[in-house]
Amino acid sequence: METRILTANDWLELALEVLMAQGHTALKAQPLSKKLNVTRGSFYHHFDSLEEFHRHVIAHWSNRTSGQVSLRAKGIGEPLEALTFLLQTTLRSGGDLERAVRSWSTMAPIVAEAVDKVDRERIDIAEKLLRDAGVPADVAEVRAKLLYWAAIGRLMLPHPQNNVLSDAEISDVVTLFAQT
Amino acid sequence: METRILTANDWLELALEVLMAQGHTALKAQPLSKKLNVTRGSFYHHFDSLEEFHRHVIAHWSNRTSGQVSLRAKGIGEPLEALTFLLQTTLRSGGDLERAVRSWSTMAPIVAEAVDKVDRERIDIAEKLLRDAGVPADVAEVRAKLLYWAAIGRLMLPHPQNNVLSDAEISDVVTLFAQT
DNA sequence: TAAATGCCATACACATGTGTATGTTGTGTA
DNA sequence: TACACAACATACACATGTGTATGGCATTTA
Repeated sequence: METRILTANDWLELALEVLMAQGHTALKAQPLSKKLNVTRGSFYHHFDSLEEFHRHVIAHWSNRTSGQVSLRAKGIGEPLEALTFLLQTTLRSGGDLERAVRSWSTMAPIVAEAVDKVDRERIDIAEKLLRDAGVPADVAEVRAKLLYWAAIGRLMLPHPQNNVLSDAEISDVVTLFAQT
Repeated sequence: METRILTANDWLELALEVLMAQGHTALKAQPLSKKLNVTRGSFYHHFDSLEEFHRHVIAHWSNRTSGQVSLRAKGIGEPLEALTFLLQTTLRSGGDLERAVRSWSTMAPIVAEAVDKVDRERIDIAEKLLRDAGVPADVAEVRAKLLYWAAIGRLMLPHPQNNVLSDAEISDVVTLFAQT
């Protein structure tokens, strides 16, 4: 039949798209069902409740987010080059999903937990890169935090696209932060 | 009579408290009315609709937020001391209201406008302080943005209180950013 | 091929929210 | 003191959402 059969994963994939485009308030059974051209019967077949669904959604996000950064940094020998590369990608993307999840986290403790975990992970990566570049451990910790906070803070601006740093500017920042 | 009479401003004051404590999704006529021990009749007497109310709320926030930073920086002669002072206060506060408004801004264009305006204002202040400290104009612009983004980004963490910089650390940051 | 099971539709009971129309009460003001 | 008006109550129509109970219909599975 051409009428596809849905799996729980299909709902989660849709959830991430909707989350990105319309925020967490749009993660409701009724509207999502319409987007998939089914009734809520399908939703409540795959998930016991909205709350349980939300838990799955955030877990889904964690899974495909966790490890992403370190994966992109692999294959670059020089720590400063790796750091520059990470900044280039994170200080330029729109980050709609990241913004939506972080916004959601301010109202849902479960989401906050997941975000916190991802945060620590990424800060650790930046910190390690700075240490590998010769920055003393204690200083590297503060600078890594600052860099990461800045990346996140930029994404939380109303128009991140209007605040994109050039290659030269990013290079200057890296040089400044890599100072001993 | 002991039954106080409400003004539109009373509703707006409550709105900011509720916004801070429960986020923008709690800014609805029915729940707010209960908190003031009146019916929605009062709400719709002071405001035409929810949307109009929201516009007033964000305007209210703008009014008491705009100029706050520059006001706190007044009276400090040395630019670097002023910058340090600003960082000490902003890099330590919980910032519940700031976080709530910024979270709200991701879903409401009117709010995004107001936030954007405040952002520009505060970045300009930091930039000016850096220039006054001897940092070249073009570099000062990027560094001011980075500092501000970091301040905002930290507030958007799940637990900002767990990420407070010490006096020494802030001092180091200022020294680093004030470099020529 | 009979039975179980996965996927979904339908229908109902309930909750919470918005607007609007209209009534009520107190308080200045002419 | 009669009236106008501000502040609020009440009641209604409507919309949108959650859960749950039940049944239909394919597709494995025994």
